[in-house]
Amino acid sequence: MRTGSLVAVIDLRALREDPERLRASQRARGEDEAVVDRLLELDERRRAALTRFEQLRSEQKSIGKSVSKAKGDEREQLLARARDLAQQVKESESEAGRLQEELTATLRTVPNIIEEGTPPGGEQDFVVLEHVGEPRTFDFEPRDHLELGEMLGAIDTERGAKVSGARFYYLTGIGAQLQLALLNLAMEQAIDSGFTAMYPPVLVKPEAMEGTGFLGAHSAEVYQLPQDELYLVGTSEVPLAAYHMNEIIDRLPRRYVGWSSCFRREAGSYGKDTRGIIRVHQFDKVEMFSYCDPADAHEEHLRLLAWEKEMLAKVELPYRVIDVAAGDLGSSAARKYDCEAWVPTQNAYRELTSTSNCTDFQARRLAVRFRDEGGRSQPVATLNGTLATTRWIVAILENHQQADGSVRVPKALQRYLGREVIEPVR
RNA sequence: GGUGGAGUCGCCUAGUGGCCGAGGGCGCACGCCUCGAAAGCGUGUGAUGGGGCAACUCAUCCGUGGGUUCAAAUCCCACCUCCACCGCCA
Repeated sequence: MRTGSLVAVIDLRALREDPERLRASQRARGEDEAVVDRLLELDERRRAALTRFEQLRSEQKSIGKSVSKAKGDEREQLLARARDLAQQVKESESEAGRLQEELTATLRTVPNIIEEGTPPGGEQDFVVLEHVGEPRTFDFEPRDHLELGEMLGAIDTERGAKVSGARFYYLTGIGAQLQLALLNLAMEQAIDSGFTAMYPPVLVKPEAMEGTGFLGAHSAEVYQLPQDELYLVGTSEVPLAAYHMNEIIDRLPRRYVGWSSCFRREAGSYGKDTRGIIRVHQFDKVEMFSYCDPADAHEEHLRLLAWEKEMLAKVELPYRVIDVAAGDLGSSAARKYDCEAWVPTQNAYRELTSTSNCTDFQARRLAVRFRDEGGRSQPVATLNGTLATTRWIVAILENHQQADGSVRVPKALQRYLGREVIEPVR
């Protein structure tokens, strides 16, 4: 039995010292508060069982040593005692193991403790931090992204559905080029900011999925390949976080920028955003991912947000930044900022980027550590900031459209597309 | 997909049931020596959890998970990964 590594999932020592912190976090998220008491009780019972096991095991070892030296009657007596002890060791071991499992299972249901200052409440309770740019006023009736995409020969959802089903699409011609341009622009910006470029696997093992917190409440969102015990990732956050799984990192921070396809089942979103490519099963994403000292995590989070804002400025979109409320965070995030761009035909702001501070939540599950000044290994903090190209294409087409259906290309993208305007093909 | 080989404390390696509480070498750290360095010599050298102000101490970890046994790095079973060859194939 592994008595050590099993329960590092949350900081139990901190929980024992200050259970109120978790209780307050659960309250702000609208989650179960009583789980705190169950955890404390289970932890205590587990510790007692573990102590008993360790004592018995210690005795068993010392008897075992005598057995090998003893002869005749003495040996027989020792063997009898050893047999008895072996039975007890087995029992106490399975008892400790059982409690360990129960504790781990309970811990898995508990989301990360929110950062101080996170607005309490649910999806509607976000706080707007700032507005950047003005939503444009049109002197003509703006077309939505799908109509534009079809006029420009950029998006083909009909054939996407023919070949793969609902919520699938083709990016065609200039649409595919626009996607590549966005990916390149984002990758280049991140690389220039010191990130290491990564092309990660998108099929991962259960422990990678589990460790990043995607097999909890939202496991229905995940495509599974049971024959091979693999999962398709919904974000490259998963392989980037698991990259340093079971490692002690020698220097921090580590910054990676990954480009990958992402896959989501979109279970439970029937009827939501069915038109166009706002909500789809497969899309490409650039993901910034940082491993850092937990003491620097808040600063790093603001840096990721700043990099996302820089990208938004480059494509010349009006947007707002929101501080996502506790109940809408997802299990691994302690705090999350979204940048939402104005989508004219929806008369609404829609998420284009999202950055989360996961503190040590993922690092504990994945055993990613660093050495603190005292030389002790501690879990790192992980943060991510993400940019999905489909949403960006929607916002760019709609915001930069002109009366004749053509679309102005933002300056930063012109060198990739080789033109200043995308003209309709029909 | 098939056959064979291998996985031991950063790296290499010893280890075929109790003397393994894992030995040796390299590397690394510290000390001695030196004007300084190299060489040489000596000491130390992982992870996780628990107990102690502390020196220290207890348990767990030899790819992973089971099993046999009073006792497993060592025996048995399954799996994973890597290497080699064969087959098939974008």
